[in-house]
Amino acid sequence: MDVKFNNRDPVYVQVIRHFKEQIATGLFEPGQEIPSRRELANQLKINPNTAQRAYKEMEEQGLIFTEGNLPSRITKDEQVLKMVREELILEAVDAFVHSVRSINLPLHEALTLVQNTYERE
Amino acid sequence: MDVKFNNRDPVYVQVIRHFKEQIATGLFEPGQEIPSRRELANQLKINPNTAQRAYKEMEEQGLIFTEGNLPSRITKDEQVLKMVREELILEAVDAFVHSVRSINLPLHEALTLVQNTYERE
DNA sequence: TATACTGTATTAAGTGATTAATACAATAAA
DNA sequence: TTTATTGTATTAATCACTTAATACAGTATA
Repeated sequence: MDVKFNNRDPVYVQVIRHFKEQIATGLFEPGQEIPSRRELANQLKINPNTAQRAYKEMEEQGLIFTEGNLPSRITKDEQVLKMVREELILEAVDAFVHSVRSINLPLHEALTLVQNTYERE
Repeated sequence: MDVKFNNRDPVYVQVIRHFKEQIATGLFEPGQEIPSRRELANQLKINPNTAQRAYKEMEEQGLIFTEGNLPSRITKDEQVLKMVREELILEAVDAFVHSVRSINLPLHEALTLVQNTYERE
């Protein structure tokens, strides 16, 4: 568990983003335990309340669930896990296409640039 | 002059972004007059100080210049104008490639999705 | 000349989001 | 039965951004 933070977005948003990327990549098993709020806060050097904020939102979104005072877990609903990946993809593509349009960058140039950038390193 | 604001980013940042997109698209002549702070504020329904904040940063970045108390103008340095476009392109491509990598999306899938999304509408 | 524009600067207040401090109840384990 | 760890809730403090209220000097225009 390691996240590099930027200063633009709220920390709790970046934490959620990180979990979603892990889910989208299939690094979490359905039902898998995740670190406690305090443990995550320690690992990432953030405030426990910030971790709680992130987990609370993830729970509201159905990404994780909590039974009693047991450690929270990744949802067992594989449909939800699948949707996370598709949402991230959709967001990335939409944002890129929007940018490309806003500056009148021809499609083939955009595609070429993506390809070249992707391939180097 | 028409900007649709989101609630995530500071207004003055979005104003700068808008001007950069105009420049990148070639909608501004080098040396062209731009609206006064007060006029822009009226058009966009924002506070004059917010407009001033945006212009001040653009001036610091060399995008616009001001002589005496005359209306500010787009820089005459065409090299700078060219760089604006390239920076926006670079940012967009980098962000997209980064997203694609973070979720292990195969390159050809990414390219196909961009193409399809671009073509519809 | 007077009026209405420019740009610029200072200071203060307000607002919402974010983070922080702290406490409490429940459960598991030593 | 303690002790430590869990999740949760409440309240306070902090911070960036925005807005606001003015003021001043220079310039164009009526």
